[in-house]
Amino acid sequence: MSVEKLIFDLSKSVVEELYGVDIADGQIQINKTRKDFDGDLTLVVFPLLKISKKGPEQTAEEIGEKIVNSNDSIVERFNVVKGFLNFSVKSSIWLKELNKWLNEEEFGQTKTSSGKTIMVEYSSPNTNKPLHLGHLRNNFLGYSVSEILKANGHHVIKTQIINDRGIHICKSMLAWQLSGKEETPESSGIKGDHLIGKYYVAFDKSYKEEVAALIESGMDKETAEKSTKILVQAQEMLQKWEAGDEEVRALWKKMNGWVYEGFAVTYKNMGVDFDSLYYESDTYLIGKEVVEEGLSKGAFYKKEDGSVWCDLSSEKMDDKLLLRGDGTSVYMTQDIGTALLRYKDNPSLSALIYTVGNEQNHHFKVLFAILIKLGYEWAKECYHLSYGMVELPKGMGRMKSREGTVVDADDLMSSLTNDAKEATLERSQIEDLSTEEQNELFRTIGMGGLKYFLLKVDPKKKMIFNPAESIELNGNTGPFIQYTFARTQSILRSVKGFKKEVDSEVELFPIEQELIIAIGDFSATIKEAGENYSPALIANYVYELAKTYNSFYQSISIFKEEDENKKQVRIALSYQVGEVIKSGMKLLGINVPDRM
RNA sequence: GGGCCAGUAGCUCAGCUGGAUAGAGCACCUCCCUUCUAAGGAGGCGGUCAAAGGUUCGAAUCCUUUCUGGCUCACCA
Repeated sequence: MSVEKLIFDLSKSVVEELYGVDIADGQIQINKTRKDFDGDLTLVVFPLLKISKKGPEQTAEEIGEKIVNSNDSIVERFNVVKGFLNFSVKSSIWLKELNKWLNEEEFGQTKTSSGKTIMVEYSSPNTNKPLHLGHLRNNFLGYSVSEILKANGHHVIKTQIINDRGIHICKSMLAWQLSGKEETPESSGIKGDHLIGKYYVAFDKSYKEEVAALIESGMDKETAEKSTKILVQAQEMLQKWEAGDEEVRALWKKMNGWVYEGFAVTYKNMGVDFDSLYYESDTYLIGKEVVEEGLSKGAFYKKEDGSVWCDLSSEKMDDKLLLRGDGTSVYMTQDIGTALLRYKDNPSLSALIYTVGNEQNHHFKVLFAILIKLGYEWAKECYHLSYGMVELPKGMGRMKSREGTVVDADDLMSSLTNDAKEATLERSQIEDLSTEEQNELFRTIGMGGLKYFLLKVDPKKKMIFNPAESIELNGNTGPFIQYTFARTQSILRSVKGFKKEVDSEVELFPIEQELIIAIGDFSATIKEAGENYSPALIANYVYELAKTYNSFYQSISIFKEEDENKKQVRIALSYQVGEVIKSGMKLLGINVPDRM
């Protein structure tokens, strides 16, 4: 039982005894005591005034008095400030908790299985361009949420939908053909996904030139945008693809292959992975079938031109197109197919989480509504993990792949690793590490900084990333936390014969007690992060813990302490803080170095 | 125009289902390495929580209105 629960139960029974009434759990409100006041936990007495029929101070005094008198082995002393009753819990209680934690495997995590299998989709790139900054937030978020759900006892399947077909890839294919250069990753030395991206940009350039020329010759803008030769050619290519034209399919396979090779390298550097993959080229046909089926069941309707629609007026939304007049599918069609296939592959799925930017909020609302309409009850367990865009600072404009104004994922990762290298060589003494170990360290720090930066902000909110300022090393950053971990390990290296057992009767400094309390919050934080799909909660928690540890570290000497029992407590605290930082950071997908 | 989301220090962000004097980091200014990692610590400066009403013992938090910004409402993906 946690200390908080202990105090909760104690308060409740004392209040009931004191005023002779049964009270609901909701009326007992236990908070952590604010730092400016003496105490560890606080009972808010305002809700109890109706029962006590006395003023706040007097009520608090009465309760405090009775608790301390009858339970002085738990609560040492109390004080009252207005309607707040602050308890100071005996240090021995906290130290006993610490002893429990020291010997707990996977401290803070849920060890018993929930029996639930949750599928988490993230990344889901188009295959016509390399990954960029926005994908980084998406991937780190999806990966981290997966880890957090596992820590809450769920079984997780990480997946993605690869948008491998459509007009976008045809544009790259066409531009590549038209260039006549037969460039390959090998011949050009360009990473596969970047090579395809290059031709996507090339397409857009030609397209814009052609549009401009048409407008110049007197055509209006709208017509010009639809009638360029190059766009028509791309559309023809798409039709050939759908018809299964061998030549187009072969080119498509070849160029997608290059992209996958490139992605594999990027994912490896990012430290993310997937348990299963879905390809749009496989699922869009299933979607079409389902729509036809829905049409025959009367869930959808057909317009005169042959297009198929879903009536969503009952959901107060506009009708949604599902098949074009010519029978071809739209984005929504494919998503319906993908969802169905996933549940078919995993009938025991308890939830399906889509990690997709908030620009698609409406899309997912519609998708889930349509699935319900088709009679799939499981759609109620589908959840759109919607996150805010990553924006560049004012004046730098928006990121647009077509215009080449994106922050490329590969470039960013390598430049941050390089920054980490410079910073590390400047301050650390790591000459005795091998070159390999050093490079690994630079990577750990650079990636740690990047991941922490992108994950510490509430996923729902948009965030601003300034690539020019790069990643900070001081303050609320990944490297700060990594550094704190390295400190704890440095302590442990100097200790021989560390025992995971401390004397529970030693006296504690306030900062030590604060540290124990902070460690104890880990479990609740994991739970909350799981319920809210929010790595940010973990990030903020680990940061607070690291700060508290650093304050402790700086103000109290460990090895100069003559009292062996006190020294053991401080070493144990260092150990346990290290453990929590390590596993907390792991939930964020961030590694921590023993030295830096 | 309809819908959704956001607005907290110069900048980037925390503030849980309403609770004490609104917190961090960066930047700026002081101090602290004859102690275990100074990528650190201690302190200072900095706020009309977008605005106005309302709900109540109590509001950054809940409700209403207004202002500002973003996204979205495609036979695009």
